[in-house]
Amino acid sequence: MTLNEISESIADLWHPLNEEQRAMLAKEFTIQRFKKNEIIYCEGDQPTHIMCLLSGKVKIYKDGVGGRTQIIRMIRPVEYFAYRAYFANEEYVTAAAAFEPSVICMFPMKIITQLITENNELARFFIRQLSIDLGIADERTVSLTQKHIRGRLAEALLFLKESYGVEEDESTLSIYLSREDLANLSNMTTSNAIRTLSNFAAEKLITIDGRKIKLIDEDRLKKISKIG
Amino acid sequence: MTLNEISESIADLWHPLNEEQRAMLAKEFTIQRFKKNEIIYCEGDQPTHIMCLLSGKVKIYKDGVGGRTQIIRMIRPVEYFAYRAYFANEEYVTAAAAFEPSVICMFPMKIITQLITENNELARFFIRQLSIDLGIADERTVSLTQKHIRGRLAEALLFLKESYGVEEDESTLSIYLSREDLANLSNMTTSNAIRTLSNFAAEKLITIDGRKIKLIDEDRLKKISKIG
DNA sequence: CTATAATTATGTTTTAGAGCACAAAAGTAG
DNA sequence: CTACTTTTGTGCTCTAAAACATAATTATAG
Repeated sequence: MTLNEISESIADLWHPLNEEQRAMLAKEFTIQRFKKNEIIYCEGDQPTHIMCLLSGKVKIYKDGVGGRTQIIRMIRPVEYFAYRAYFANEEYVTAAAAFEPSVICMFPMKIITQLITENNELARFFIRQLSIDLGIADERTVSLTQKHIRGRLAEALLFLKESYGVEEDESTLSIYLSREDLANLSNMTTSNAIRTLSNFAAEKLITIDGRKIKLIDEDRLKKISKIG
Repeated sequence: MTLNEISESIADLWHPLNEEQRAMLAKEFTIQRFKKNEIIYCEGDQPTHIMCLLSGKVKIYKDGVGGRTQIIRMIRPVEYFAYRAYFANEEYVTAAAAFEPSVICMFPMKIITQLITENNELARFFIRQLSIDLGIADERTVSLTQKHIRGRLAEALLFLKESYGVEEDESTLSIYLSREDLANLSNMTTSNAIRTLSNFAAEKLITIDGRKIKLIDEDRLKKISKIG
């Protein structure tokens, strides 16, 4: 795979650049494949590359006290990630792992920072992206701390539809998560995720078939998410 | 007050600029004073200005479900705030209010974005700042959701010392918060903040005299914060 | 100075959600 | 196919923290 072949995919990064800058980037990228559940980077690692998810699904998470894990955000194609720590001059404070087989394009942050210095549009791309993510983080903090279990799970289900879409039937979530991941996403224990999911099914808000989740009554889910 | 007189204070913004750019900024700034507890901006407002806290103390907060409020972050002199939403092309998702009488310098975001386009160092300042804040937000999400009350309160107390420092005695926190604000900062009810604070005092970790809080055994507070 | 409101303090009750135990089902490996 | 591990499902118990009640204290306003 050449960078030209994927230039459509990495448009946010690629588009602002001039010929010379593109050539520079083209020399330095690598493509890496990750298996299901494979770890991409760990908390404490030194960041060196910005990553662009070309295909697959990736979770950014953080292990907290008492063995509990919180999924901080999720990445879909074609999104950039893993660059924050480098910009902040820190080690990674989160870890990343692939939910499913994923293909990731990596560019050395050294090159990226150089390109940012030369290219203002690129700088503005990162300012915008970081600003959006910070807003999401702020919203999420309040949701996770204040909403009740049902509200948090409803929010997570709606978020998954929003982020990864649905299958041809227009209602089955395209992402198949374990109950544990669903719990880690919505800040609850696995048993509560299982229980609440069953309740939702009993209330005909969703149907469940193993890891396949179909959203039936989205309006009511939205209401549950909203009132917390 | 002229912008030249405060140029030391607003160094992060001021320093990267050339003469022409400084002149441009100098024409457009305003200074505003806020009383104790006065609201600076509200959730849903349209952002128009970046703000720089010259003196005082400011809280960024968010009202969630059921009348509960979460303090998202706190601003000390000389920090910039209120710019994220503009960069993300959103309305404010948070609100801001002054803890104590505060002086704030405001620059139109229109000018700032123009300066960013012209001046790469300024762009990099915002990239760095947003990256740092996003990291803090990620850490905070996990602390607030996973740590127990004691851990969260200990963390908040240590954070207040870190951020606003102590008085001449080297141990009294320089910021005097109501129990309610302390609760909103550490995601608990006011009565639990009061109770836990009393417990800490009984355990000789701190002493309390009204709103004056003295950290006595910081090591143990750190341990409590760490283990959650 | 007095009246009223807001804040702080403490005790008691209630409950949401964690924790644990165990069984059934579904994957996975040999 | 069989053995073993992981995941899912359900019931029960327990506890951290919210919710409520009521004083006592401290601000604030008139």
